[in-house]
Amino acid sequence: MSRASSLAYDSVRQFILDGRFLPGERLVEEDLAQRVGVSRTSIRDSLRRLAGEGLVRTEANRGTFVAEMSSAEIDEIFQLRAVLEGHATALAALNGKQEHWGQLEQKADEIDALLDQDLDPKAFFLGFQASNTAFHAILLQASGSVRLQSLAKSLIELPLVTMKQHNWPGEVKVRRSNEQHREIIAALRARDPLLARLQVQSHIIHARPKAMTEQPLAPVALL
Amino acid sequence: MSRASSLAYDSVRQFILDGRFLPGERLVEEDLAQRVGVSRTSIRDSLRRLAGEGLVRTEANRGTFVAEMSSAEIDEIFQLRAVLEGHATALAALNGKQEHWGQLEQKADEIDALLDQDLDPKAFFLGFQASNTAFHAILLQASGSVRLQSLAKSLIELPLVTMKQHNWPGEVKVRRSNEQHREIIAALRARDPLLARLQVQSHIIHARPKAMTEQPLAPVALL
DNA sequence: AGACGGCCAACTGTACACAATTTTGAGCAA
DNA sequence: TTGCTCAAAATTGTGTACAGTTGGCCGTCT
Repeated sequence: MSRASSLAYDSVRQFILDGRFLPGERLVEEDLAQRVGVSRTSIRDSLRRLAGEGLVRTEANRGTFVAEMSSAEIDEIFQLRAVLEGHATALAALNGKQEHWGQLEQKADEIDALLDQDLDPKAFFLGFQASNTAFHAILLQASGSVRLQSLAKSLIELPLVTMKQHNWPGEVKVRRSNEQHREIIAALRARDPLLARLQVQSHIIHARPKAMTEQPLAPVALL
Repeated sequence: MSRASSLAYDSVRQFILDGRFLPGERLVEEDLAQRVGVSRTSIRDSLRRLAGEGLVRTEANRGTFVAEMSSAEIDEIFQLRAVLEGHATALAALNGKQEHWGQLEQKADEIDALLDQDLDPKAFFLGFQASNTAFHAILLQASGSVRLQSLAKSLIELPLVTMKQHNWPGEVKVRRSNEQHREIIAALRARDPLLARLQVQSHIIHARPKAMTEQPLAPVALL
C-alpha cells in the first residue's frame, strides 16, 4: 500500500471533496484509473478505504457511488459530532497542554482577521472553513485520544460532500461562531471539563445546517 | 465484492475473533488465501476493510498485523462506548418502539436463565457474551441511527481481540450487570432519556476491565 | 402498443504474473 | 563471539487478463 495506492486514495478523495463527482454519481473504476494514472487494483483499494470512511457506498456487482446524505442524516451526524467532540473537549480540559491553547487562539485570530479583511464571499468562505476545520482538529488532538480523533475527523468531513451546494454561513454567524471559539478556549484554560463540553456541544448544534428541507429537525437529545 | 471477497472477510475476521491469530501476530496474505481457499486479491480486500474497522493494522511494504491494544487504549474505548451508547440510549428512549423493550427483556431473561443453569465457566461465559452483545445491539438499533449503530458496533468488538486472555467476569458481576440491564429497560419504558443515558454510561464504565496492569486507570470524564 | 425474453456491451469480481521491497541468513572480518 | 555485507528468499505492491453479473437494447409475440 505504497505510492500508487496512496496516490489513488488521495486523488479520489479529493475528487469527491472538490465536488468533481457529485453525491449519487457513479465512480467507474477504469475511468478513475486512467485519470489518476494507476491501475484498477489501486483504485479498488482506495474505494474500499473510502467506503470504510463512509465517503462512498459500494453495491455488490453494481459499482460504487459517492455517498448521498439526507438532511436527516446530516443532522444525525452533527449530533454525533456534538457528542464526540464534546467528549474530546472534556478530555482536552483535563489533559491538554498550554501549547494547544495557543494554537487554538491562533486559529480564532485567523478567523477574526478574515472578517476584517473583507474578501469576496467565496474566498472568505474557503478561508473560514480551513481555519475552522483546523480549530476543531486541534481540539481533538488536545484530547489525547487518537481513536476519538479519527472517528470525529471522518464525521466532520462527511457532510461537506453534500453541503457544498447548500450551506453558506453569513458573516454574522461566523462572528458569533468565533466568539464561541473564544469561550471554549477560556473554559479549557480554566480546566473546566463540564463547561467546555457544554460549550462545544452548543457550538456544533448551533452550526448545523438548517432548512435544507422544510421539515423541522428532530429535537436534540444531548443531556 | 461478492462471494470470494465476503467469504475472505468473514473468515479472516473470525480467525481474529476466535483467537486463532493473536494480537501482534503477522497475517501473511498467501497463507490466509490458502486457508480460506480464495486468491490473495480477495484476502487483501478483506484486510483493507478490517484495517478500516481497526481490527488489524497495516504497515506499508511490511505486512498487516492483528491489532494490539494497551490497557489504556481499551479503557479509552470503553469510555467512548459509554459516550456513544449513552447517546444511543437517550435516542432510544425518545424514538424506540414497544417491540424493542420486549426484545431487550428477552435478552435479560436469557442471562438470568444462564445464571440458574449452572454450566461450566467456559460455556457460561460464551452464553453470557452472546446475550450481552445482543442486548447492546438491540439498544443501538432502537436508537434509530444507523451511523451511530455501526460506529458503536465496531468499538464493541475491538477490545474482545485483546481481552480474550484476561477478563473473566465472575458470577456476581454478571448478576449485577443484568440488574443494570433491567434498570435500563425501565428507564426506556418510562421514556426518560436522561436517566437511561446515565444508567448505560454507568453500566459500561462498570464493565470495563480493571487491573490488567497495576497502573490506576484515568479518571472518567463523562459529565 | 405493450410485455416478454434473449443477446450484447459495460463494468465489476477474481485470479495470477511480475515488480519492488523487506527480511533472512550465510559468509567473512575484527 | 559479535558485527557487517550482500545475495537469496519471502512477502507485499501493482498491472493485466479473464470470468461473472448487470442493465439496456432490440426483436418477437400477443
